[in-house]
Amino acid sequence: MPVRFYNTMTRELEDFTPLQQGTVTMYTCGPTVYNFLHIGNLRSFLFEDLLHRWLTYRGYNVRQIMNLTDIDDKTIKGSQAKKIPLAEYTEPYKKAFFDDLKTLNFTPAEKYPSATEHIPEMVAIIEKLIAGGYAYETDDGVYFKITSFAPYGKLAHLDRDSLRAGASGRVANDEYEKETVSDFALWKKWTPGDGDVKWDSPWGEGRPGWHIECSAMSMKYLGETLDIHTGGVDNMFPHHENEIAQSEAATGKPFVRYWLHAAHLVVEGEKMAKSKGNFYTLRDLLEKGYSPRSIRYLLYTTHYRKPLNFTFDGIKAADASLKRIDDFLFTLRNVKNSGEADSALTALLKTQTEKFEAGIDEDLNIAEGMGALFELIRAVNEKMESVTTALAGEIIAFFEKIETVLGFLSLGGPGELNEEDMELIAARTAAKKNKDFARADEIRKALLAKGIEVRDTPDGPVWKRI
RNA sequence: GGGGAUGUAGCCAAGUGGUAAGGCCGAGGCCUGCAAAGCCUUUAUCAAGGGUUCGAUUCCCUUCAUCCCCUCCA
Repeated sequence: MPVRFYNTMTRELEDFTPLQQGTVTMYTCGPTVYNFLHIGNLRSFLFEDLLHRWLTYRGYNVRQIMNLTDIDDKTIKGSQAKKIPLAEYTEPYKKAFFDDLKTLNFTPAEKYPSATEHIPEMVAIIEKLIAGGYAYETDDGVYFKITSFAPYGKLAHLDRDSLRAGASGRVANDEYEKETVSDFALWKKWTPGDGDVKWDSPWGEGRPGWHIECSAMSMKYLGETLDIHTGGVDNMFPHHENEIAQSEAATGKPFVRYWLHAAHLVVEGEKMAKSKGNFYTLRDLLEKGYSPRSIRYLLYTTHYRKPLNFTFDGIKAADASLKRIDDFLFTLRNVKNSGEADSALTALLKTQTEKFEAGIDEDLNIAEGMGALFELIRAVNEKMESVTTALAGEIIAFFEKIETVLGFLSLGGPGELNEEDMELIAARTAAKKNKDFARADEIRKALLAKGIEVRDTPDGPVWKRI
């Protein structure tokens, strides 16, 4: 079964094959570093993490580039408000971004290039566009002329003529001197409002437009045609549409082969917005005491093209689900049965593995994969007394394998118990044998206070750290 | 005004032209000295109204609700 993805460009599920056999080039629109990551960002980035991990699981060498947008209106505004240089302003947010990725156990991309470090590459593309008649210079900048690029609108399925300037109410119509309202800025000439933020260019001092950075950096690191380009649905238009226009106009080659976009999330059924007080960064959630793995589980296991309803009950449910998996693995590790393996369970492990893989192969349907996983857990729990150490080992190996995809399991062994605690457990076992249950419970309580939970099984007591 | 998406049990969430996975929570039961873990039982006619069909939750139309986009918001 091939891996299939829903390609935004064609609006269809397509079999995935990379341009170069065995290697996937993947560009993901990264954060604008003017704030900490919020759960909406995380949802998108986690979808990309799943994509990366799944392609790796399927044997591809994944070359992922994720950019950092460190030059735009928001970063400039932020740095000016604090009266510090742009780089000084964005630096802490860049660092926080990497910390957050680590906290949520992201697989690292190959590189995280910053826009400000690629100005010459952007200028080179703009020069090419002007030379090709795709762009023009005005008093305040250089613009891409969308009427020069016939396919404009093909990704977002927008009709050029029906674009309504300012329809979103977010941007003033007459802010710039453009021939057509839909033309977009490749280069913005310096104005006093930009302060110290400026670079030299053939058009005088100024700064790049937003979209050009992604074209420049993706081409520099991954080539002129990418296998996969991802982002949030909001990026479809104008950002990705503009990337296509400027990239394909500059190179004459297809820019991207598969476009994948993640849906947004809502919080408790409502749009997340600062004004509604339901706007959460990862840091906010950690401060509230939620664990990174629960957050990862919750955001990760809903299909990426479906709006996700983020709720606090949902995090608690995620936590409980993880505990079920943890306990399952814990029980397996304590299996002592060295007899013959139950062939039905061995067969089930195979079928559920296939079901798990088939689910995710189909446009990253991880919810289906998780369903297969829980079905396996239930079936094995049901017959746990007939599970042999060999089968337990196989199942644990399977979980270790899929952890490369999931990234939220807890696979570490229980660790060691110190002598004192081992003696306490032995003393409790002795007390139980003497029917001194009060003493036994007392010891268990004492161990629990140290974070050690003792469970009685037919094979004697087992313990785990909680 | 235009374009796109979603609406499945208390909550989260898969899926299918032939009466609906999985997880969480709740209730009852089994097991256990107790507990934990686990197992079993139990909860849905798939937003609403039409249409196509032998048969639709699954296809089509309309309505309603929510979300996204229409130049710099993941």
